[in-house]
Amino acid sequence: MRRPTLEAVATRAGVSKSTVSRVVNGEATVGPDIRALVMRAVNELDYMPNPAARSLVTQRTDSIAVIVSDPPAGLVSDDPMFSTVVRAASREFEAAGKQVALMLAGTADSRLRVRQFVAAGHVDGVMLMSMHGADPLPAALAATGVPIVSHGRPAVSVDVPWVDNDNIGGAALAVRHLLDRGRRRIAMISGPLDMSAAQDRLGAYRATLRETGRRSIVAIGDFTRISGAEAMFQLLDDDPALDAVFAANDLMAIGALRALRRAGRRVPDDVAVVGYDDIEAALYTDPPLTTVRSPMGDQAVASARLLLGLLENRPMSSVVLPTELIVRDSS
Amino acid sequence: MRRPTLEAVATRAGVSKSTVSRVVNGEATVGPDIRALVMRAVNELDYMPNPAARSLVTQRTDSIAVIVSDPPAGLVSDDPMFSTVVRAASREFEAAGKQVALMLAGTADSRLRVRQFVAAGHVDGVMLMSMHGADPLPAALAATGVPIVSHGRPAVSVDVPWVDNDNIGGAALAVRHLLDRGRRRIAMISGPLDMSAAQDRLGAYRATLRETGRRSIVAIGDFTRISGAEAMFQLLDDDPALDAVFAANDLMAIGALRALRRAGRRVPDDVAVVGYDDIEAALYTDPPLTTVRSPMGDQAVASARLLLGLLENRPMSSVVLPTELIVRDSS
DNA sequence: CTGAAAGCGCTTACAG
DNA sequence: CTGAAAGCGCTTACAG
Repeated sequence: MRRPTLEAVATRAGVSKSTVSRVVNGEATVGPDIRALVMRAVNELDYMPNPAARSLVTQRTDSIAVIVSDPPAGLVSDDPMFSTVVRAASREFEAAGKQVALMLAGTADSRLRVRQFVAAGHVDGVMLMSMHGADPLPAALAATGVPIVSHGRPAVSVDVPWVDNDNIGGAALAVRHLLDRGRRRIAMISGPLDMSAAQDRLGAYRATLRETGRRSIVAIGDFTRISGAEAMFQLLDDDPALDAVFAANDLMAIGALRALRRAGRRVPDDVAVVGYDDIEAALYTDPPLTTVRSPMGDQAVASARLLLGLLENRPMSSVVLPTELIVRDSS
Repeated sequence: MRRPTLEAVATRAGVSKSTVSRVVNGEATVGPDIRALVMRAVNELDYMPNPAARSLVTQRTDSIAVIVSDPPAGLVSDDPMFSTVVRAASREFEAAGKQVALMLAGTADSRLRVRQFVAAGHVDGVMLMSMHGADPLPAALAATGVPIVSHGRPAVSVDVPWVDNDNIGGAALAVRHLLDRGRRRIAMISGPLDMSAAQDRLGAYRATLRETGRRSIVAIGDFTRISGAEAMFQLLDDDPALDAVFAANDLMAIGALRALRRAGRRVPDDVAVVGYDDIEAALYTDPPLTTVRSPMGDQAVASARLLLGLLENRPMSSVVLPTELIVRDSS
């Protein structure tokens, strides 16, 4: 019932454990006839190396942690971005023979657990997702000495390389598009200001309006649909004459569309709406949503490659990926 | 630079390794003064047990695999269900001290990798998600002897306990609701027929219509938005006079809403629409979507508990959770 | 090219 | 209640 060991294979093949180990690990220094003998024994016994025993001596685990800073309410993991990123990164890591352990770290408790897990040497590297400014995790993890990358630039300066899309350029694209369409009173629904993506998108919105001498009108959401709807109601209160709104992500834009419908405003006739991310749902809103396409999958792949490079001691630096405006009927 | 070992702690505390091990593992048989001594050394050195070494002797890994049968196109992981389930299950497992390794197994290659991973003893148990009928993975994994549960009843009979919602009851609720509203020609957009949820929902639709002497009108999708839109166009072709459609999930219902809009049909005036799942997006469609609420989070929690029970050798059996109709403006 | 031996860092009977 | 010793299943210098 117990699984076969190296020793069993060695006995069966009539060779030493060393030789079996070499064959199993693909070392070239084994004679072809002996190798064949060993392979046969391996197949007959359906042998697979015990990963714990291997890790114990190699000091590697061949697995990496993807850590998602997800509050208990599930703000992050309800975002379609979450699946896209986890999926793309998993593929990349698995192609490199690394197993992915997904960990959620939204509470103080789970942060502690995650830190312990990493510090105990469970994984060879860490990919961080959606880190808020106040989050102590990046620093705590960096202190363990394990290689780390962040998917998205961390809000506070901490010495981990990151990959992000061009939030500033993307937001500027959105606002200029609305100006080009002749919109005069362009409001923004911002994301939470302790996240760098939200900061950058808001900053670019403000800068672009300032260039043309226009005033900013801002409400803050938390990247969820419901917060987008609430922010939209507030903006309509603040400035009933607004004729456009730029939401810092598509989920909030979807919430805004609903709020505008409830308030009896037509989109785009009365109010133009632009989102950010280009999630699939943006194609299915009524009307379909104009949005900034952020290359989420590419960003995840780049993050994964960054970490894989770090694991091989290659010199690696942060990456910014370009964005693109997708014009649909909402603007 | 190397992390401290049991031995280092023992030396520092002036006791044996056995004693340190006992303290670290919370055994009660250690004198209070000695325990204090050890604890101090542990803290001073920031000691954490090496998990590989521990696993090697205990034959446990304290981690479990969540395996998602996700085709390369990402059908499953783009579904909001995916995040909800992964998140809820992760919480449950982590509360029990189990680490979660998320694995995607959509291709033959990745299925092989997953099987090897499990067979090699990387994990103590497996939770399967969204298994299609032809998928050889459940049987292959069952053969490894590792405890398995399936989130969702497997389409082919394989001896693993599962947790599912009451697909038959839920679908019947939806169809009866449409009948009660006076709808006469009720079409259905089914999910892929190699999945049990799709089979059951379609079966219940047919049975309920048959009871009242009505004909079925069915098109098949794959649970994605786009397939829902395509199926809706086909249904309109097949029966231009249809006055209601029941989609086997909300994503396809959202696609159907879009197709109906394109075809110039008003919802619910011309065609009533009902979905299944009650994902958050169902609240944000125009009009908001009537749907069957399936307790996805509860189902994930129940699946996790089922597996945890199995790991403790408790006798466990499959579970069916009740559903509920949520009536909104689309019907 | 192959093997005997040491050692990775733990846990756990077995003594006392 | 505490310790010495064996052993979990591998890899890897070191010899030959």
